[in-house]
Amino acid sequence: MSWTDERVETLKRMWGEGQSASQIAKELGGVTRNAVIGKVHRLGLSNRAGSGGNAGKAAAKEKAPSKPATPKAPPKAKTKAAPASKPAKEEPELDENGIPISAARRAIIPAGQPLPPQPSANEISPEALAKVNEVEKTAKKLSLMELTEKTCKWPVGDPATDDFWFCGLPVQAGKPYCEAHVGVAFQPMSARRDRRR
DNA sequence: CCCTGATTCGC
DNA sequence: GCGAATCAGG
Repeated sequence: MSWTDERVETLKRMWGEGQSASQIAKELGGVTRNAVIGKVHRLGLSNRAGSGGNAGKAAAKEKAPSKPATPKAPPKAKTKAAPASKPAKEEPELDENGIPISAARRAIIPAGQPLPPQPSANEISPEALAKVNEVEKTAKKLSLMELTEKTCKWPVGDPATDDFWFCGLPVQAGKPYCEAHVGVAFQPMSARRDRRR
């Protein structure tokens, strides 16, 4: 497999969406996550936050025996001839006042005591909610006893009814929830600042 | 042990 | 340019 224009495009899109390298590799097929990461770096879009120029932790660490200098110069200057076609995002994109949110509402407002971090009174970013909605469709729907240390423990539905289950998707390193639920569980305080202005 | 991304270096 | 091996870490 080679990095065709289309594959690179998919790579960029998914990486931009915050997908992990392994997920992207799986999606593309024929490549390993290493290949994806390597490509990502070569494309010059290693850091997703892009703050200042350092690539975070690993970059700061230096353990190489003989590595005098590591000049970095990714001056990519690719002028695209595509003015209007940009947003290739055909996601449902749920509005904060949309209809499909009801499902998420149920999810974040369990009713027992083993509740997860109750988002309480604050509002969750529409993006995060949309993500949760999508996740619920692909959730493993595990029972309490099926949960392990690497299954998302986000409860969905009413514990008092049959329609209750735990997400069960792969947890994000360390956290008790999957990517999507971590998103609604741990909202950066800066992120939940006023919306709509 | 599962996973994550980062870096190195032979190809 | 590519990506396996390796590293560093959650």
